[in-house]
Amino acid sequence: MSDTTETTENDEAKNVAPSLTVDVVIFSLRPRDPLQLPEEPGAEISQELHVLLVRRAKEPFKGCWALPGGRVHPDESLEQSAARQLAEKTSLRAAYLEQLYTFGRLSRDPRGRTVSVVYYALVRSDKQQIAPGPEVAEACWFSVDPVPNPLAFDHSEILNYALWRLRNKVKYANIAFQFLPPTFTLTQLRAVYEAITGRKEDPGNFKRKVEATETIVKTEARVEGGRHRPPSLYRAIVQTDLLHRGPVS
Amino acid sequence: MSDTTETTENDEAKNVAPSLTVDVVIFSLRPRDPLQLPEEPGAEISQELHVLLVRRAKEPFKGCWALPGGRVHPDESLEQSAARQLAEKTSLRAAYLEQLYTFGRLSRDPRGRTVSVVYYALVRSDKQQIAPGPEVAEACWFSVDPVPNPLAFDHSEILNYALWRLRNKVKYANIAFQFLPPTFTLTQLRAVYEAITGRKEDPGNFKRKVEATETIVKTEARVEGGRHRPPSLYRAIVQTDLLHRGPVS
DNA sequence: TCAATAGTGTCTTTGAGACACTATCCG
DNA sequence: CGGATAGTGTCTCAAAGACACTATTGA
Repeated sequence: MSDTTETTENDEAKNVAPSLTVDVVIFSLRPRDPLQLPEEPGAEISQELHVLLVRRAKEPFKGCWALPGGRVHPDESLEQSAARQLAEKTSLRAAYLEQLYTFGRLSRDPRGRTVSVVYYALVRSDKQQIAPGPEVAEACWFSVDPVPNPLAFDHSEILNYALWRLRNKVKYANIAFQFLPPTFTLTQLRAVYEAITGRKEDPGNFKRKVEATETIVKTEARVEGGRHRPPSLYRAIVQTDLLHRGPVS
Repeated sequence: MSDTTETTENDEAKNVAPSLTVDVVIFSLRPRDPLQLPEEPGAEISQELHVLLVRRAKEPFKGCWALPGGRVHPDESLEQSAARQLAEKTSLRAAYLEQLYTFGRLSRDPRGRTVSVVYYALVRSDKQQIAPGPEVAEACWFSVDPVPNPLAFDHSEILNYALWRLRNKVKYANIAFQFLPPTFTLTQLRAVYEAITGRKEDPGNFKRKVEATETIVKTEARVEGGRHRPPSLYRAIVQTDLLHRGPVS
């Protein structure tokens, strides 16, 4: 923001404003595709981190997979624009939405100068289906291991940065539960950590660590029906469905 | 970036692109102003964190202090734009420049929709003077304790977020030396930490901690002339004068 | 010698991880 | 009972802080 005052008027001509777009990196946990990898012997992780990509219907990069995104409308905030992109491309609601970074390299779009504010979203895929809007030829979930390649524009760089951010943030912030239903067991929460970080956690240590953060609370309910001791259900203390406002930690 | 394809053509009319600007939060360490606070007894901190503000010459917020900033030129990246703002408003070079956040609230500029990509810069003020460009009525360093208030637009919110980010980052990243000359003593480096975090550090523990990061190296030189044991001079291992490119940790 | 700051040694505390152990369900 | 998962106890190790101690200069 701020001053237009220091813009001397004689460069008005070249001052065509860059296009402003919003792209969204949409993450979800989904069952591992058994066709992809022939079930490694030691790996017991059944959920894998996935990202939603759309296939471009026009040039440039026609036919390439890309992050969903589009122009910012004049009557919506950046975050609202990201939420709209999410809603248009899928029928999913974001449990968590955070601004990632703004990409503005000169040559990132061959059509002309474009600056993109990128958000990343965590969604519960549950049993909901992707409902691609009318403009989208195709939308599909891709496992991030390995990262799909190549992508249109600089979207590979963006996706890698989003992955780095998510994997770091899940270690110190309380966001893993955003992939889960409102109530969940500690084993489910631990499985989310393990799927994102790719590292096994000790169940006992994990329980103590996450309880020490005081961000979840045990409910009275338990899961019945297993052939073992029934686990307690927990609930996150912070609200799980509101969009974050402004800069976040 | 990405698609303009999903923009159905009938909303072209309302799709006037938002103005895109870059603002810069310029931090420096400067001697405490003895007139401001009458030298608290216990406080031995002689350096204080300061931020550079410019006084607005036009409406809106005419006469108010604001962060330096302006329109992004079509032929410069966002980071180049931030560096140019810095150069135009001051004669200082940034030792460190990092993207902070992009602010896009609908009502943040009364003149119309404006989205601002905000960077923060660390500069060595040394003996260099601020050389305000021709367009700037006035530029001045303000101590951030307390934060100057009120500022134009949403710049108070931006400044507070930048402060939060800097104070966090200095704890885990190797950036404190960016406020110092190319070679510096550990006592100088510790003084930077203390000025930013507001907390005293034990000299011995601080030495071990920073040496464990292996980001600085002892030089042969020492500081002569004091009436005490001469301290070693250190040098940061990473380059101190290059602008960061792309997303950073 | 003293005053002052540089730099080291070492004890305590704290938190993370390894891992053995007990608890409670189903069949 | 056995198999499976839930949950607890406790040991070890490493990093961070408190703080006493030694080292080296100028005056």
